[in-house]
Amino acid sequence: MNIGEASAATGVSAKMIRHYEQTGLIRPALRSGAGYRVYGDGDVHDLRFIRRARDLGFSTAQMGQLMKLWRDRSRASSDVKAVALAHIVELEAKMRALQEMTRALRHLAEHCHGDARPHCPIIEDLSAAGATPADEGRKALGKGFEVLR
Amino acid sequence: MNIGEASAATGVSAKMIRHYEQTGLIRPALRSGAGYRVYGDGDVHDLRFIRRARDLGFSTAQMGQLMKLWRDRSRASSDVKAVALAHIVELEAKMRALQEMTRALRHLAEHCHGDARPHCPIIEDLSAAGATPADEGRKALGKGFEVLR
DNA sequence: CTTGACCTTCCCAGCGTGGGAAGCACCATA
DNA sequence: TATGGTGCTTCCCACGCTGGGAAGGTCAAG
Repeated sequence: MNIGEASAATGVSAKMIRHYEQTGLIRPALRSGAGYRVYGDGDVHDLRFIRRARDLGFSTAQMGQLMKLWRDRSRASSDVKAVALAHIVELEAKMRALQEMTRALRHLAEHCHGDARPHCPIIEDLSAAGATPADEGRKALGKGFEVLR
Repeated sequence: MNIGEASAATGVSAKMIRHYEQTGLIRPALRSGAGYRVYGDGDVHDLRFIRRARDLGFSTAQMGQLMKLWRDRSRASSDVKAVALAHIVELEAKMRALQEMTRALRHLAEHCHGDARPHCPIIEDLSAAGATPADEGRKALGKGFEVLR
């Protein structure tokens, strides 16, 4: 199987497959005589695993952990659960941050007439903000949020 | 006012202030004889505006729009509201995506014993994923999510 | 054999933010 | 006044994830 076929079969772009290989998340693929990467069923399985984990918002680092646990047949399910729970905690923190932002924004929008006149509480709130607002949300959305692209 | 003082007064790091200047979000600061950036009340106001908008999760592009509207005293409040509402829609899409991820993950975690044995539905789900799962979440979390760092 | 689709590697971009180096400017205290 | 510490300047690099694109080799079908 070519990288293109593997990509089509797993939903992971060829670009990303090469990237994952280069960063060590997956083993280097076998090569054909011409240097083409060759994938087998096992590799496709790995890529689907990655794809699914990515869909669940895991970071590459977390995917690495999960892959390792996956391959380790003597793993303790508590180890896997720990990774998952840690991730849930992260996701929840991000959601809370987003919720707070939405809440604030919706509140402002509700009080904005949205007509042709210039008066607008949204702009006013932004420009009249206190000295150093706590930055509640954004900091909770720490590293690993990019993953969700 | 120095860049350091402006930073302390607004909660925007000196690094980011230079960055915003370089990328055109704010006007180039005046310079002292020695080449130091010099900030006045107006600049501080601008930076606080940015800071606040950033806290609300606006992207730099959106902040640019808002700054423009802010400066335009003849703006229509509907324009501002449009930007805000568009952003709310984005935030909500992202929240939904995160919620879906959390839901799925929590479901899996609930069924994992979390003991010393290797059997674990989380790992099994990841490895048994269908051919090309719809990638519901992640794609909704499109561009502009990084902003939320 | 030509053509088009596919593969290879390599570099560059973006988002927002921070780290750090090298070198100059400034201020307070000894 | 000399000196040190702090703060400023510019410039480059990194993260995480993803895509774009160039230059060149390969393969299968017409």
